[in-house]
Amino acid sequence: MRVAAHVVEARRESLSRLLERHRYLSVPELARQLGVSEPTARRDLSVLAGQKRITRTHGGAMPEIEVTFASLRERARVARQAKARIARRAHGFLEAGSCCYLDAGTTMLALALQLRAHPVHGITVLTNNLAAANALSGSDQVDLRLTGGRWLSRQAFLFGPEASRAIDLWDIDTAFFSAEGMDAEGLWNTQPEVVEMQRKVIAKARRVVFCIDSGKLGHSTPNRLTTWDKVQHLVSDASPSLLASRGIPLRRQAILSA
Amino acid sequence: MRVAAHVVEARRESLSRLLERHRYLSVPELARQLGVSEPTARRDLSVLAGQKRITRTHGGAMPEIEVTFASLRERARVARQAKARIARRAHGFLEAGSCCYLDAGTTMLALALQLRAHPVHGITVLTNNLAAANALSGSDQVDLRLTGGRWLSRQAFLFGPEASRAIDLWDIDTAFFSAEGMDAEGLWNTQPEVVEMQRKVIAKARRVVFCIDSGKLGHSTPNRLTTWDKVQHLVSDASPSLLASRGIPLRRQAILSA
DNA sequence: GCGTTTATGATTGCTTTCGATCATATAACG
DNA sequence: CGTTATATGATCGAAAGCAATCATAAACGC
Repeated sequence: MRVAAHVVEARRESLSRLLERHRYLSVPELARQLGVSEPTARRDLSVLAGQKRITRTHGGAMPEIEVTFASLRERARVARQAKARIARRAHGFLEAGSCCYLDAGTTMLALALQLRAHPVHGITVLTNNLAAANALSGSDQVDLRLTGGRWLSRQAFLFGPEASRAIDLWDIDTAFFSAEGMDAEGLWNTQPEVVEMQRKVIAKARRVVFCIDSGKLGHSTPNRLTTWDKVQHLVSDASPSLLASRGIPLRRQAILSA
Repeated sequence: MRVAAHVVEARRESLSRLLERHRYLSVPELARQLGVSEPTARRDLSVLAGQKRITRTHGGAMPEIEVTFASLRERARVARQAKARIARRAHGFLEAGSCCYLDAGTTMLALALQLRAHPVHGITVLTNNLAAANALSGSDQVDLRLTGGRWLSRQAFLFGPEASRAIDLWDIDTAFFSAEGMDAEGLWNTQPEVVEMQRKVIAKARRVVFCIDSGKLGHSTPNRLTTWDKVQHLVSDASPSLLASRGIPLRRQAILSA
């Protein structure tokens, strides 16, 4: 019999969360936990797999990306595919032997996962992003460095005098950033702590690459972290013409479409 | 036909690494990548699964659950239950409102998991152990701080001037340590970097708690990290009488049996 | 070197999983 | 309130995965 739409959606949500918690569940187990028949569980899985929110396997399923960080889980869901595409394009900026900075946020996590899947020899990655660090911690091709500091679990990043000092100490060739919003005036974030840190890195880095999905276009928040003149490259799923029409003052060559 | 033993071992190693990279692979895919038939791939999987190095699923396999850090995976296997028991007992030393230091190693990971399962209100945890940090990163009861520094993936800990400075900066009420060996003379570790860091913390901490399973009793390695007079408490699955018979010069009250 | 051991690939029968189809009951909609 | 749309569970044939067996050829032990 038919069931209310919100019930179905809620069940799929909890299915998704179940998978993130257990990393893998079989179809019978899943059906049992959700209180539905196996065919229904299969259908749910098929829908979620179609949305690329999970990965199907024979006899079960697993989460699409590994987000063990609760505060990132929500954010990792929005614009998932755009972020993955952006990460694939941004990967080209990762040069062998260089030192890169990875910002906080799920887009940067996507980039870290991309780097894990396609290692770049002799690269150094400095980050305050624990999830990204986690992803890269197993790679012996990557020289991984953490900024240290206090873990702000809400914002999911490391912050404090330790973190700042790490920025002072290390050379940064290419700095990768995300942001919560972008408009004609520049790039924006909500949290002042995040912005403070980002500004410091931008001042230090030889090259600044912003990775932002189109959903953030035209969105501004309390703190501007930089104006566009400091930005060498923008990787986005928004087309150059769309960006131009919204007043983003970047040369066409500086924009990489994902 | 038969194949040299080292070839088999190498293939299983690379199978294990393949799974870590891809997080999941089907049997046919695995067989293709390894250049063997499906039955052989299945046999390899069965062996690795028997060693708890991977997790089998229907039609494929994935890396062993819970330990996402490759270098810890091996070590997490030995004395698993002893470590869990030790962690449960050591949990009693975690005081509300105090600042604790968690050392590198799988025993400390076990303690972190214990803390995650049974949160202690208003506790601050400082660590150079990324796996432990990972475990605690979601808890809003724990004020988590990382030392920062370079990630030594082999030893699975953060090291460098950043890390040392973090020790200088923060007060430490209780420091929890593991070690590779203990005997009548004191506690031992192989890596000089690890020892350097541990000594620094011991000098700073108000209270020092060592958590060591009995398998490490009587084992000494190149670097002594401390003598017993600096140690306030030892948590171990070895009985006090056994420890005494091996010449461990600790008062009975300082030993907590797990 | 020679005999033994054993890792491998092919084959076979069995089990599990999957996708499609279908009747049904209930939510959604006018 | 009546009609339509659709989510569900059951069933069934097809496909895939698996464990076991077996012949073989190469590595290992003496």
